[in-house]
Amino acid sequence: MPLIDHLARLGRRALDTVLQDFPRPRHVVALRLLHERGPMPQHGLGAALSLDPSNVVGLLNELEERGLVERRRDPADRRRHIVSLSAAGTAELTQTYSRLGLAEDKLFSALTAGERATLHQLLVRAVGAAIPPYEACPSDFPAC
Amino acid sequence: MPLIDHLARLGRRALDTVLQDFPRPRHVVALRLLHERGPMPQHGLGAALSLDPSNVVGLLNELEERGLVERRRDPADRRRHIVSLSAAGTAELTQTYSRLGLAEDKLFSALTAGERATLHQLLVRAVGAAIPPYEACPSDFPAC
DNA sequence: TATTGTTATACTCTATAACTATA
DNA sequence: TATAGTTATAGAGTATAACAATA
Repeated sequence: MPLIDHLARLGRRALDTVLQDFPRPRHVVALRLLHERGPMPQHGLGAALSLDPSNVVGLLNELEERGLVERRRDPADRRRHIVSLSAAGTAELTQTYSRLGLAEDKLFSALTAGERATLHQLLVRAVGAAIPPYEACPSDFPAC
Repeated sequence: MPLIDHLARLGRRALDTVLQDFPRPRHVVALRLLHERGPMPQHGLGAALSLDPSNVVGLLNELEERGLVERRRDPADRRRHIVSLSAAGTAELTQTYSRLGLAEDKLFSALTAGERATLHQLLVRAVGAAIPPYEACPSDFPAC
């Protein structure tokens, strides 16, 4: 666990050399999650990111300003905002990932392509299971 | 890379439920590095942790107050502080790791024991290679 | 009364710049 | 002049508490 913390720090520092002011790493993390899991309410996003609801607001503001995500009131529960990735958000995500390639190559220079694939797969499964299950998905957003 | 960032965040939150005010995750990361690499000057530690030298000062102060690390002037270059793990530091590290066990089990609940071992090994190699090589080790600290 | 999202605020973590001492 | 460590300070990131709207 300290190992992951350490590697994440090294990775973020490497990202700073590739990414400018936007997107920040947390933006990419959020976009990636929305891309993998589909639309979800804000509190679901916060739980999945282990991010305080008050911080989710600012994070989504920054993404929504740029048209990368959309917030819509859930008609079934008008307290909720359903957050979904826009087409521009998907494009931004893929473009960012392509830029990330260089930094990732340096960070994982010790691993073969096959080992990186194994690592990636293990991480996907770990994250997927560590994220709290999300229920109570509104009927018109089956992708949740 | 966003995946690692995400997992690291989940891990830190999980750690907060296990660790009290001390040690913080970065303390554990630093102790682990010193344990694996042996004594090194502060700037080497900062480079390996991708941490600014000014932050290294405070981090080491907190560790030194508790007797977990020692700072000694390098006789070969009196500007340098050689940082080494104390016996208490090693004990603290192992004790902390044992406490981490519970949180780690939850975080990696989706992985088998063998998969966790594979993941750990891949992470160790990735971190080891991503850390800048450290040269100019003083002769009386061969463990560098 | 409980929950979702929001705002305001404080606290932690990290980065930048200037300083001291050694080289 | 350059480097190692330190200090002071500012900025980014995150958490806590109180509030409005809805259930």
